[in-house]
Amino acid sequence: VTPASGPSGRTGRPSRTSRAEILAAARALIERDGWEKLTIRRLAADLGVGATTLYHHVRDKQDLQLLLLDSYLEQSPRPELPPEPRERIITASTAMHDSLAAWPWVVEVISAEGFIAMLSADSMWSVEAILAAAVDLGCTPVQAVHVFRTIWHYTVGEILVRARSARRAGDQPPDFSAGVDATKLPTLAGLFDRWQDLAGRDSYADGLTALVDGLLINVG
Amino acid sequence: VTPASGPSGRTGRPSRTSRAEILAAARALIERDGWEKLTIRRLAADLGVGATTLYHHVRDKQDLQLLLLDSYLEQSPRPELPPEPRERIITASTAMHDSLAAWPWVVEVISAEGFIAMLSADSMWSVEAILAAAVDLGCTPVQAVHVFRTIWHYTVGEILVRARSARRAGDQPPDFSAGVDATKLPTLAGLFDRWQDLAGRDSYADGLTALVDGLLINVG
DNA sequence: ACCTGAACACCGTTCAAGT
DNA sequence: ACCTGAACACCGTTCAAGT
Repeated sequence: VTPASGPSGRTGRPSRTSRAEILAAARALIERDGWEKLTIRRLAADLGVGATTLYHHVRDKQDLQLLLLDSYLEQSPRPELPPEPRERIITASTAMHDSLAAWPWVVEVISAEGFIAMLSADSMWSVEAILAAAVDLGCTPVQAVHVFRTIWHYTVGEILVRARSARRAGDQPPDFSAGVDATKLPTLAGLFDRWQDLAGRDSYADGLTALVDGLLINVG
Repeated sequence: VTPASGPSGRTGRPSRTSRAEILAAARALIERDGWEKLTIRRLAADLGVGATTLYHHVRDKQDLQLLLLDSYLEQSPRPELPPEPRERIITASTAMHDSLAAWPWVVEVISAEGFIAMLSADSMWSVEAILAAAVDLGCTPVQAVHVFRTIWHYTVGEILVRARSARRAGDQPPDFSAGVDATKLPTLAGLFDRWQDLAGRDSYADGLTALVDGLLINVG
């Protein structure tokens, strides 16, 4: 994403920080103080360098965040893939989801379709697995991309909603009863005492299965 | 979301601003300078009041954003709903999607499952329509909520990805060829010259149809 | 090459005081 | 009731200068 300060550097002042050190310090900072406390200034302070020094190693804050996510994804567990293509899509998607969901702040980083293209090859195995399985099921390349993108959108959305729910847990539970007018919203009104409980459940797997089945109806 | 400075106010200094004025000014500011320029300080400057004055009318910045989204959603077009329940789900979901997609900055506001509960009744007609249609199709209440949540996650994800793609349009197109290793990622490598084009397409409707069909396979 | 402090141009929010 | 300025505690980023 940014040219690394490689070992080919020839002369001049020896560097006091490297990209690897920066990423390690960033991980430690997040671990210690939380994601929202990751700022260029704090990170530089942790490293014992001036804030502006970091701009020699990363392009900007977003670049830093992307590097961080990529290095995390690279070391995420990678499950054995089952032989059956449909199962392979489910397994790869779930692994992709679980890796991302484990880092709730991922939402601030997942930007653009281009986001995927910025990851390193080791982080993209799940993309490859889903595309390959779709092709095995008889999808054309165009259809396979559609399958992947639809799963990707669903996955990103689930993680966004999940992450925000978790973050504002300290808030009062949403007072549904206040806003819901039984005349205008009868079904919702009849449901709102159970909504709280249902909305908290992890339904990613169920939704994914339905989505994959729906996507494969007209294929193969 | 915050108690309004209602007409029941009795004595004291007459107010120079109201919530309605604040929201109107915020809309104008966004129109003029863009969403990212909406700050408490700028908004107050536009209104000709001190920045701190706004805290008498909204709880905080997030509250302001939520109020803004709600007032926008209230006035969004509301399509005629078809009689057939499956079509009704598609129509209501698409309307919900299109309303949200028209305001790309919606992503910063959609927080938590609780987000939905914070909207006013007029903004929630699509939620009601989807739930009611699912029940009409034979879903139990629990299943209907699952149908809605799954569609919601898909919709939110599509909008997140869409919004971020649009925002960073000035950036270089993601240079796929650099990162993609044909040995590790053969399917992806064989696709990357077409990926750019495919990723730009609007596939919300296709994905939604697949999702709804998948969700309804085991129902009714 | 690499690192630095100073500076620029901002933020959201609190609080004691004024009218 | 409503509004205020001052202050607190920060941000990301640029730039000219130093080693």
